[in-house]
Amino acid sequence: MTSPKAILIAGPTASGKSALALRLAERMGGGIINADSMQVYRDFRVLTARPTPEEESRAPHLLYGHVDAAENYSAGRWLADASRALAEVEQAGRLPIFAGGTGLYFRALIQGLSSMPPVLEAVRAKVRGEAEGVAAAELHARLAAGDPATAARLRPSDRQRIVRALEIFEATGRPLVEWQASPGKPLIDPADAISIFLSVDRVELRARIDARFDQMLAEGALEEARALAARKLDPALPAMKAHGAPWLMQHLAGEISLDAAAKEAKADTRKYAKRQETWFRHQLPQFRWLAPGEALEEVLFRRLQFHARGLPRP
RNA sequence: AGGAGUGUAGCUCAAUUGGCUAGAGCACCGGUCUCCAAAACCGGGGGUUGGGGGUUCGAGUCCCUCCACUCCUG
Repeated sequence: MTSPKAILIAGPTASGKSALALRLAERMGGGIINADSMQVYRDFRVLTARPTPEEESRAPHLLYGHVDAAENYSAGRWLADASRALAEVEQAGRLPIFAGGTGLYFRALIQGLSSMPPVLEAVRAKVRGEAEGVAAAELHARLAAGDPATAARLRPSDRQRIVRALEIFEATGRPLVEWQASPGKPLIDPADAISIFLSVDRVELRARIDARFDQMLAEGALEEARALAARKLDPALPAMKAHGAPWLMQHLAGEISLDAAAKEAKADTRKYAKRQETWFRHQLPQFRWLAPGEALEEVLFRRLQFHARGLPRP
């Protein structure tokens, strides 16, 4: 590549993405842009392992905690936000460093999302209301009646995607697969970026996840859950599904012990880490799998320095 | 030591009066993925039913014996 225009740091949860991004940003004059679907929520800092105010002060951090938990954030909204954040970092003359664990966001970043009209809240509410209490297979049959092409690509058990397809069909009169056929506009060309996936041994990663959740509890994760529970938001909102949140709220309601909640939270996080690996391995093979550590930092730093001086790669 | 009870997958448990290839949840492993993605969904490997012997066409199930663990009594 020519001079890299951005660094993309992905990896499973608890692999050290944020720390690496921060050190690179400090040394290179970078601006960090969040690519994590949960760290966008204001209500959780500890529970989503968002950088601390002290860490945020050491380099520009964008798209962290800028969304209220009551909102239905999405990959589409993130991409729009990321577009503005990228321009902001570039205008400041800084190197954009995207860091996060959400595979879909990274894919949107480097492949774009098909253009699709936003579904009006009224339509969304109507479709959801009609779907309530109805079996997924029945919803799939309803979809097949009007939009057989999309229905054929969805499992009858995949309620979430079926409802999404129903929404789009209801709102636009066109099948979801037709909209998806239009090419997306990438924000970043992967050829102009250094894309790495921090790879940590399973056993080691599990230990890190466990230790980190205990640390979160020590730093006030329970208080964050208490505050969110007090807002009595719709449990179906994305933010309400942050790892640990449902279990901690159950504990606060007196339904389970704190130990049990912690155990479940860790289990959820562990399963998620596995799904992240599967996603990047198959969906985004352009990411290079590398072990975190000082060696990696030095390699990246030196490579970037040479580019910055316009010298050939060593 | 005597009495009673329990041994089934890594864990917790199922399995009709003895009757199809001993099942399920969790765990573990793998996969799908275009606007809820920390989501939603799909698949897989795993057992000498504590060991051995016996009865029976057929035993996780009944009988004998040994082993392990638990409880009670001394």
